[in-house]
Amino acid sequence: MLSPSPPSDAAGASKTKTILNLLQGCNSLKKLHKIHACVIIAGLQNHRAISTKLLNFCAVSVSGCLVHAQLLFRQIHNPKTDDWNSIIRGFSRSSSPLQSVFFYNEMVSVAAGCRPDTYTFSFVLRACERVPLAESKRKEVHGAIIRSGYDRDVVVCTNLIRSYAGNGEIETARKVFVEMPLRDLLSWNSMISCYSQAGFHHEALRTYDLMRIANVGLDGFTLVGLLSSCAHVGALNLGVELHRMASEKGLLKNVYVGNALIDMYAKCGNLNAALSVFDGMQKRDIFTWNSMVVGYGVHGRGDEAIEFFRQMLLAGVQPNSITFLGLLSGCSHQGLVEEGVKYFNLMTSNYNMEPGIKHHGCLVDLFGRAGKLKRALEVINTCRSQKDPVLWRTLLGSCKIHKNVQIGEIAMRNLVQLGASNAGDCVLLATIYGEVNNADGVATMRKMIKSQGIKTTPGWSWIEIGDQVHKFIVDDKSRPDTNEIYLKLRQVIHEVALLGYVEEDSMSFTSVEGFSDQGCCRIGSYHSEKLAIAFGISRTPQGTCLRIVKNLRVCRDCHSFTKFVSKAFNREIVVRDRVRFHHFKDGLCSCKDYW
DNA sequence: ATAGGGTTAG
Repeated sequence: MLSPSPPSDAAGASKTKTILNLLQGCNSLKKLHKIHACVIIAGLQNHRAISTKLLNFCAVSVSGCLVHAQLLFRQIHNPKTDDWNSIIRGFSRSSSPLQSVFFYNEMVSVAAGCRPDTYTFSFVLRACERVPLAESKRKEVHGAIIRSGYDRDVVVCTNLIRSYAGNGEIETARKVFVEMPLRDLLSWNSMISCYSQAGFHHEALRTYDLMRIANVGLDGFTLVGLLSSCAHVGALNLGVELHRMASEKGLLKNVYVGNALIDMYAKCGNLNAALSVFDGMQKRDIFTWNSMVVGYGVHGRGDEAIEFFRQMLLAGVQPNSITFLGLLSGCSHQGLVEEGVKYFNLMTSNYNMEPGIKHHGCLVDLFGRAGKLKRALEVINTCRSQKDPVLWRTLLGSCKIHKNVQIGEIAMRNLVQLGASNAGDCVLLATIYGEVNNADGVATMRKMIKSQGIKTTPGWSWIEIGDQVHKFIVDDKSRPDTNEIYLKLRQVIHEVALLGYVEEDSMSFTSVEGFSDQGCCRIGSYHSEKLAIAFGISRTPQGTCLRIVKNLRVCRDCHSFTKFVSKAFNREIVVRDRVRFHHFKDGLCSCKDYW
């Protein structure tokens, strides 16, 4: 099909030039409509450069319009790669990315005389990233990329990495990364942030080691991904090093970097450093404030979390649901019951926010921790998400703190009814029974555990020594220096025993084989944090603070052990468990034995 | 002419 040829006289050429200039300076849809009208009046709608430019503007510009773009596209006879790219790109970031994939399909199957280029692939990959269940399409596009030789293109590969990683195929993403012939700063950054976002924090940090060897430098994006991973694994030493580099490179005024630093310091247990970064920030956004509120909250410093909340409002920043989670957890850990209730109610009354399941969980915890178990029960019974096992489990935990058999049994019954009871719940209730010397109850729980089969979350702890993070599991024997660590641990136990530490045996009823969930132990077994502490003491100079991250809650025996160690060895020990921080010093813990 | 990247909770 032949398109009518554009006017070729001098007047026509001048009109064409004028319209192209107008398009160049076009910055709104309204102006675009005017220009489009001029194009039609001048009979230039089939002029190649003009129609391509018009289409591109409509499809890609912020003030464009995809419906309009689609109409323009359909008017183009025999569209070229540029035109396809515009329409594929436009839809790839729209609310209907699937359209983008459809246009790509059409392009490769029916379009004559033009082929996808590196841009086309980048756009369609972006679209695939946002279309659910697009795995096979992504694979197909990947195949086409390889066949056309564009698997050597650094941008296309970076898009592939993001597209795979964003849909859980982190291993394939890694493979693309490793096999691409050239990696620039952006590809390294993408790989690191993909790992970090997917929860592969050690891999993220390891990638940074390789990045240093590759000598590509780093920027704010690198730092943000790495700091987030440092925060998750508690790698404070590396975090401090990254802080130093940020300041050297003048990146501290970057609000993303500042926010990531605050979060890293707070999650590594160093609130003073978090505060000093906060104070030095020129610009603060919702992330900045939330990081402070949540940071103080999880450390059990509710009144300071509240103070940050007040300052945040004064600074004119609107709180969001995360802000309230921080406030509520702070109130809960500090026993500020009425304040907590006040902020919970404030969500709906002042901010028109519907409290989510997590907020209800905080409220249950707030009452339960404070011993107001009936009110906690009421919360669950009156909230719409009473089918959620997490709420009942929270209540059961509170019953353990307050040795309340009656409500503990109610919580357990509900967990069983929901088909959600697990070994950890049985241990919690068994502990309560054990503490009130109810042997029958303990026996029942033991039977239940046996009949259900035990599914436990294996416990692990991380400790950072120098620039390395070391991981330990229960009774870990996997390391080459295992003998040395166990020897040290026995020495440490001996020393703290002299100060009065007694290994807890009140939990002997949990001596079911394989039992380790929720920190309840087999007799003669060593929890991961004990191993990590012994390792830390043997590998760091006198007086160095030990920082440990644990995936489960600290058990009572380990909690008591750590208190004694902090005194006997004159060490500050910061343990971040699944729920909160414990700062051990001089034989005492910041949680006041209340967790 | 048109491309690829970031933080909080869970």
